[in-house]
Amino acid sequence: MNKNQIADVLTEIGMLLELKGENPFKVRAYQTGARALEGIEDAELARLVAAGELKSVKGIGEALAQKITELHATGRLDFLEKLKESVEPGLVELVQIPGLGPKKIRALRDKLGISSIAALTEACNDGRVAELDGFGAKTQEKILAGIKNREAYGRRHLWWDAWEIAEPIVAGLRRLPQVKRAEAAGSLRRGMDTVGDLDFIVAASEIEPVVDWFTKLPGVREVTARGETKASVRFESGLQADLRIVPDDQFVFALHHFTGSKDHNVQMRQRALAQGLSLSEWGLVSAAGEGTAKEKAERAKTKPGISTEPELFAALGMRFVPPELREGMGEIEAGERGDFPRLVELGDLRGAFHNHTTASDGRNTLAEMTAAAAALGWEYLGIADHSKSSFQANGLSEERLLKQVGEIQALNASKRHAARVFAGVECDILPDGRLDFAEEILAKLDYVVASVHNVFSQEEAVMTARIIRAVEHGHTTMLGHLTGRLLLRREGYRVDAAKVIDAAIANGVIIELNASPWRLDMDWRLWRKAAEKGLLCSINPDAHETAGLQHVRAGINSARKAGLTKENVFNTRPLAAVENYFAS
DNA sequence: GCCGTTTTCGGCCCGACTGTTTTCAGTCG
Repeated sequence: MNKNQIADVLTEIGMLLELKGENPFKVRAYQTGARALEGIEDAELARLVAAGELKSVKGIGEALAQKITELHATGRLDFLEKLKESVEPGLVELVQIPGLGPKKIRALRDKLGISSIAALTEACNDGRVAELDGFGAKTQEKILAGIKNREAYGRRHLWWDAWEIAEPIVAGLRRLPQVKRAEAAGSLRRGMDTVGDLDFIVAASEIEPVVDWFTKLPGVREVTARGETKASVRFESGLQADLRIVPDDQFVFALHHFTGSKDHNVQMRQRALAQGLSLSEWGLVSAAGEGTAKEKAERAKTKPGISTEPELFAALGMRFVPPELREGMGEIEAGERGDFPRLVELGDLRGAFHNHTTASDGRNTLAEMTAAAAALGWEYLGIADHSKSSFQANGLSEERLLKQVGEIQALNASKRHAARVFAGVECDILPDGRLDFAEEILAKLDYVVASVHNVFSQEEAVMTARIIRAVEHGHTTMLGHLTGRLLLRREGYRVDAAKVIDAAIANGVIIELNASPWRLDMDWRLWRKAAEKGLLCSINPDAHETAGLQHVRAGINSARKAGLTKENVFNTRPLAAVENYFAS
């Protein structure tokens, strides 16, 4: 196991001990142990383990050193297995309900014998929860609302999670000898921020072997359907996936149909009808004559010469509409005029800002993050660790921030990595709109990301004024996550986005498109108009570990859905241009 | 469970908010 995987295990142990009501300081020891581990590099960890010197790391003592050594060597830990057995699995689920922490969960467990969401729902409905000491009617209501939200949200999945499952499946399908073409369709292909289920469209010469392969994928919990041309499975994560197998000459129509969106398809069919044609998942045929679209398509054996999506759109007198734009929000008209700009692509990015290191709450060191950025072929990497008020995230004091600036300068001077590092900060916007650091500190940085991290419950007008004040601060380079939302988990704080966008443009401040798969904030629906007005975007991964840098891919999806071009996105600029921008 | 120019026990990280209370515990970031 590597250091981050081991740190995950220690964190899990901490959580389980907390649920058991263990000494809170013991719980914390596991959390600090995890943090300490993240602060060293993998090669160093291997050396310390081999030399038996783990205890020399502050925060790691006898007990943790032994556990880390076992995990490093074998990838498993007896202690954890036994601990898991001693905690009812249902309790772990309860932690995910907002408002429920270890103490309340233990009270529910000890006094009402509740150890599952089902039992908790029942107890809330009976009013038994409100009668407990320390609980009340409002708590009970909040718990019920939390459970409901969880159910509603539970039907969808983050784009990133769905993509990580779908990507190897598409690759695997393409490798099968019977498969001619394979694509993932649906909201995944459209790059939506959340995805309901997966749709795979396959053109294949034979059906059985493909369905067999699909239904036996690792992680499949159950096969929910298995027919002549279609199979459905549900994965362990709850994600459902449909496989549709069609003859090769129908592939493009099926792909287009199942990519959607529904609104896009309705408009496309209307457009076809206006030209005397009928478009369906089966083909594009003359609208005249008897029978269903499928029957007509079979009779006509599909319009010849259409085997790709660009050809399909061309047959309707349009330019190819990129999947991300197919939301029925004006792309049909735009495709008709043929005036699509070239949308920004992953390969256009030359670096990224807003990344964390072990100096605050990141899990990889400055050197590791820089090496990872260079490995991605990036020209530069912006470091923006938390500021002092974000105590929970180990925010940097003035001294620690300036020390980091020195380390960054030294790293750049050493030319150890191909990527140039910019010294920044993710500076808290205080409740009154002031920034967390004084001007003379901020002046020593290359750039400043200003973000809200506390007092989320302010009235919209107060929050809007607070953020605008930060935007008007002379040292603010860009605004972090505009609404603070966490997809499928939490609504953002209330803020008048239009006013903030206008203020950002007026003050020459960039707004970030936070590319963390949980955030994708500011939302793509707001970006289109904002960019037209002249707002500059930075696609920021908000990476807390080296792997997190890759999240820019999710940000690119949102940027493309918004119709953004390379010119709209700051971090497509070459190094020299970025240096100039920060210098001016 | 960790740590110690407090050395083998007694401390160990902040601040706001909420809902429960009548002075505070639990949760969250």
